[in-house]
Amino acid sequence: MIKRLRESLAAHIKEKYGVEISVALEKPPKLEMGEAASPVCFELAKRLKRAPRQIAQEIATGLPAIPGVARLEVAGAGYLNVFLDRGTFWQSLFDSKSAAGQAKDAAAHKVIVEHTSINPNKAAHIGHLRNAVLGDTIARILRNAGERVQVQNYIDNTGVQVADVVIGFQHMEKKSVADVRTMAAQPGFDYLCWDLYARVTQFYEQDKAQGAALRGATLRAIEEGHGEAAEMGTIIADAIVGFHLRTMKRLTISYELLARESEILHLKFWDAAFAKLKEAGAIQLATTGKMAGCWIMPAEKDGVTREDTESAQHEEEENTQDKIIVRSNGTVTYVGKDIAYQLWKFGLLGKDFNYKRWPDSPAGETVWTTTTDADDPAAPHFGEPASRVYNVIDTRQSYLQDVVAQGLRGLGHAEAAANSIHFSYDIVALTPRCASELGHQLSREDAKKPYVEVSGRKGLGVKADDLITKLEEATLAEVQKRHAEMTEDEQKATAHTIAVGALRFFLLKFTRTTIIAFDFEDALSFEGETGPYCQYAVVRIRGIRRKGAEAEPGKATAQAAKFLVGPEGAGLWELLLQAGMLDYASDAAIGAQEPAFVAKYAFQLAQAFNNFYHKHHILSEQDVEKRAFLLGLTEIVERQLVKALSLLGIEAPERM
RNA sequence: GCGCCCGUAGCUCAGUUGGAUAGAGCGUCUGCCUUCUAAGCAGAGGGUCGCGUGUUCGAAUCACGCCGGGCGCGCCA
Repeated sequence: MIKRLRESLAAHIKEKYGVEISVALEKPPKLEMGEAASPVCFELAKRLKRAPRQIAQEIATGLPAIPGVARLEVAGAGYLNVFLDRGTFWQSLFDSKSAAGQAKDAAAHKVIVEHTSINPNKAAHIGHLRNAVLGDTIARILRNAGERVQVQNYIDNTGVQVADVVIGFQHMEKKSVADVRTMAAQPGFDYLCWDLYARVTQFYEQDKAQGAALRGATLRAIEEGHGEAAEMGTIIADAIVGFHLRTMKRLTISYELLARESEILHLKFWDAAFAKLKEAGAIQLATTGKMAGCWIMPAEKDGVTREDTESAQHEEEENTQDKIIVRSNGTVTYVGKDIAYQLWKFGLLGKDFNYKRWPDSPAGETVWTTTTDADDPAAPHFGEPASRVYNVIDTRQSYLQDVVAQGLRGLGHAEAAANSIHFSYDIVALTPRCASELGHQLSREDAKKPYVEVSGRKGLGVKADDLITKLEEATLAEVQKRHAEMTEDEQKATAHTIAVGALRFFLLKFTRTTIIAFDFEDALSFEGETGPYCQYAVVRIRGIRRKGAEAEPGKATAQAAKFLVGPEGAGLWELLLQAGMLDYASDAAIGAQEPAFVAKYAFQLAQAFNNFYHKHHILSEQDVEKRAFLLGLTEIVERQLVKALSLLGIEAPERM
C-alpha cells in the first residue's frame, strides 16, 4: 500500500509539474497526523520556486483516488499527510491469512549466504554465535522476501589454526593418531581443543624459531594431505565441525553446504584462479623489494598518484601496501583461496566441487559437503551461479574482503564484485567484570576499558554451549516455578524455546556496527526489550484464544471500520497499523542489511499489544460484535508477531 | 602515517533515502494482580545529540576541521 502510494504520488507530480522526483515518505510524529507523511512539497517548492503549502494543497485536491487511501491533508509548512482507509486496511490484513510472505519465485536467481565459518579447531564462542545468528537471520529474511537462498559454511580445515592443535597433540601431548581418533569421538573434545589451543600459543613463545618451523612443516603436510599430521588434522577438523553443527542446531541454525578448503586445494580451484589472475594481469610477480618472489595484488590507488617529491620514499611505502597472494615459497594465502571460492560462488571459475552427504550431521538433517570422492548424484546443484553473495564476516576483515572484490574486478567481473556483499558486523567483547568472572587475570589497563576482546589464542571467551546451557538452566528454573502442572519434558522444551529466544534476540537487537559488550546479567535478562518479552505477548494471545475460541471473521470484518475510529478506536488502529507494517520492516532490513530492524519491529508490536491487553479485557466484553472484533485483532497480531519472530529464528511457546 | 567504525538520558542502545515536540530498555521513584499469565501495565524524573564551522527553508543525520575511543594496514587467518 505504501509502495502504491509512493508511485501514485510520483506519477501525479510528473504529469502535473513535469518533475521527476523520488517521493520520500515518513512516519508522522503523531497518529492524528495520519499514517504516512511526505515532505516532498518542500523539494518541489525549491524546483518550482513556489510556496510549498500551495503546491501541497494542489496535490491534495488534484490527486486521483488511490485504493486504500481515505484522504490527503496539508499540514505544517507543506507536509502532505496521508490517511488510510481503516476498514480496507483491516480487510486486507485479515484476508492475507496465511499468505507466507511474498510468493516464492522459483525462477528467482540464487543468493548465497555464507556464515559461521569457524576455524574447526576448538569450541565455538559467543562471537561465533553473533556471526551465525546474523547470517541465519538474514537468510530467513531474504527467503521470506522470495529469494532462493543457499546457506554455506566455509570450513578452513587445512589452515594454521588446525595445524596448531595438531602440533599440540603431537608435540606437547605426545599423542598418536589413534589416540586422537579416540578422544575426538568423546563428548567434550571441542572443549579439550579449546584449552590445548591456548596452551600451544604459550608453547610457541618458549622457542619462537622452533615453533615457526614446526608450524610451517605441519601446515604444509596438512595442505598436501599426507602424513600423520594430515591424518590427525582431518580427524580433528571433522570432529570439531560436528560439534559446531550440533551447537548451532541448538539455536535452530543449519546449513545446506559445508564448503571445505581441502577441496579448494585438492580440486585445483586455486590453480584455476591463479591462472586467470595472472592472465588478466590482476596480480604481479614482485621482483624487487622485500616482497621479491611473491605474487602480489597492487594496492588500489584512489585518485591521482603523487609523483612529486620523495617518489622513491613513496614507492617504498606503497609497496608495503600491496597484498601478497602467493608467498615466495609458492604457497597461497587465505585471500587467494578466498578469491577462488568467491569466483566459484558466481560460477566464474569454470570448475565445480564434487559433493557428498556430511556423515556426522545433526539428527534429522541433511548437510552436504564438498569432496574429492565420487559425486553423489542426489546432491543439489550447488555449482549453480549465484546472483548475489552475502559473506558474513566480522568488520576486522574488511580489508581482505576488499581485496577479494578487487580480484574479481581485476578479472573483469565488476558486476560480481558489486554483488559481493561483505555483511560485516563488529565483535562481541566481554565486560571486564565478565572476563574476571571467567577467571581471566585483567591487566590494569584492561580493567579500565569498557570491554575486553575475546581471544581464542588466550582461551578467553564465553563458550557457546556453556552460555546456551546457562540460559536453559535459568529459564527452566522459572518455568518450573510457574508451571508445576507441565511434564518435565514440556518444561524443558519450553525453557529451551525461551532460552533460544533470549539469546538470539540479544544478539540481534544491536545494529551490526555496535560492539556488544557481553555480560551474563544482560544476556540472562528476560524483561524489557528481550526475546522472552516478545514471546510472552504471543503466549498471552494464545491464552485468550484458547479460552475465547476462534474469532468470527465475518462478524469481525463487517464491524471493523466502526471500531477503528474515534478516540477509543485510535489505540486499536495504532495496534492494527503496527501489525501491518511487517513487510515494510522486512524490506527495510534487507535494504539496510540490518536484521536489527526486524527485531525492533517485533518488540514494538509486542509492546503495542501488551498496552492493548491492559486496556481491553476481551473475554469479558459484553458487546458481541466488539468481542469478535477484538478477537480478530488479536488473531492478526498473533500471526504477524509469530511471523516476525520466525524471521528472527525465534519460536513462541504455547505457555511460559 | 593511511583506511574504516564509533561518540545521543546515570548505564546499554535505536533513530540508515536530511523533516514536525530527539525515542526505547535497564536502573531510580510512585501506583496497579478475587478479572484473558505481573517474564506485564501506567506515571514521574532524566538530553550543550563529543566540539566547531559550513551547506540547507530545515541537520543527531550531509561536508570540512578538531577532540576522544576502537579496529585494520603480517610471506597469520
